[in-house]
Amino acid sequence: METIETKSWTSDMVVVDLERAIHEHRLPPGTKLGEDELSEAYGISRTIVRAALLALSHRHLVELKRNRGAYVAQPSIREAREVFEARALLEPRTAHSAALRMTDKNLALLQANIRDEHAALDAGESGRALFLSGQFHVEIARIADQSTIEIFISQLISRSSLIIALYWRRRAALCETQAHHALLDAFARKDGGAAEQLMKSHLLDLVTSLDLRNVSEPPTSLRDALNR
Amino acid sequence: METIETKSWTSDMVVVDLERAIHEHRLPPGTKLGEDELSEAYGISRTIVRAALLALSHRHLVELKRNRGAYVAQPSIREAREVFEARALLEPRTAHSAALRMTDKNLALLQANIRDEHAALDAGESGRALFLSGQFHVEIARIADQSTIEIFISQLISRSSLIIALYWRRRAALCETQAHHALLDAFARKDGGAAEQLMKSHLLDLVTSLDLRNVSEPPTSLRDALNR
DNA sequence: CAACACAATTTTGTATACAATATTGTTGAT
DNA sequence: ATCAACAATATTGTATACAAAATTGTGTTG
Repeated sequence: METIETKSWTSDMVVVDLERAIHEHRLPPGTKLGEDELSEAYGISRTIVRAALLALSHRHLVELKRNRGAYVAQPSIREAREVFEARALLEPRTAHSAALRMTDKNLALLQANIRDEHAALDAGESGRALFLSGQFHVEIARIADQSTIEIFISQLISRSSLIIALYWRRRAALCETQAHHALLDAFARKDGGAAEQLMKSHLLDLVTSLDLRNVSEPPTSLRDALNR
Repeated sequence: METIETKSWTSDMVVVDLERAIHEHRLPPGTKLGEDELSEAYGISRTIVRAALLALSHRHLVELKRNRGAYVAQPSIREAREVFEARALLEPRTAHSAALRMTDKNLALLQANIRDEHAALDAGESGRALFLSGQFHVEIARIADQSTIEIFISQLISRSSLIIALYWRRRAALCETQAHHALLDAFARKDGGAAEQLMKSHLLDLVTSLDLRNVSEPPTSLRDALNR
């Protein structure tokens, strides 16, 4: 990390910055986020860092261990299943609403997103591609004009990124954009039912591309998994 | 508020305490939560109070205005609609799952909840009754064994309490327990479909008992609604 | 007396100092 | 050499001091 002195970072800005770094797998699950380290990196006091870490813990992206520090969260298999069950409840119907409200401008936004994701993949920036892939889902909630649900979905998407980091099986990344293309078509036709159905199976596809068998919980973080 | 010196309050404890006070309408929407005031009331430093207020703001129960302080949130009509739309997506299917997993022990828990709510109503403790009524919904999510969804629902329930404080129309409080009784029956029969349907109409009932007409946004908080 | 400017006060925002706790390192006895 | 006890170090938890901002109060001027 590098110190950027040009502007002073607010707590919210740090949250966004860290959330994106986590989402793009630049900060893998289990990474320790020391307060001094961060405060020096951003050129701010620990007070602000602390507020940011607290916010991230409320979004389940960071785990705070009392007197032990903050770590990038490592969702359990259990939690992974729950996250996708929640997405299954929220996203299909939200996609339905979005389809009915779709405008040319919003359609163009989604198209641009897919284009950028392709570009990122071609440039080898897989982290950025993953982030954009998630943004596609958030954008749909925004188009559905449901900010409360949008916030929930945004949280679930970020957590999904951690889940992917831990449990991804397939290497085929294009299945993603394929599904997004199909959704785009349904949106273009303002076909709510189709969008809902496509989103449902897209999410199902995602889960099945994960390795969520109960065996072999990855003890990524050293002693933590052994001692207690 | 009174200072309690017997034990030192942690941030989490303060969050729970304030959340419950808000949920029970002891702290109505718009109430200013001054940091000094709270730190003195709980006998802790502003640092802890600040962390608690930050947590509550992330749950949308408290609104933080920069350099102006913390206030118990006043959900807009727009936000109120969104909250119940989110509940409509989450709760019916969750009730379905809960019904299928229902055990005698859990059934007894729900029964006790309804009983306590009745008792609270008879004792004139309408705030406590409202809290218990919300807990009924949270308990269902817990029984469904979906902690992620449970957290979402718990948030939405708390916010619903604020919405009720602002927009409640009917005075009939027993419609509530009536619906809960019906749900209990479905749970006892492990009838998922019925539970899902009952929850759906229960939520619809709740919304229609609110006054969410766009006219007359209540300018409860003085100058705030006028100046900016 | 109304309106404005400016001072005083209050309240929040941030940094830092210190305390508490956990971790690591060292010494010494067996 | 192994282990335990204890010291040293590092990191987080909390309180407080100070800075910044907003609010309130006061007085001057027209």
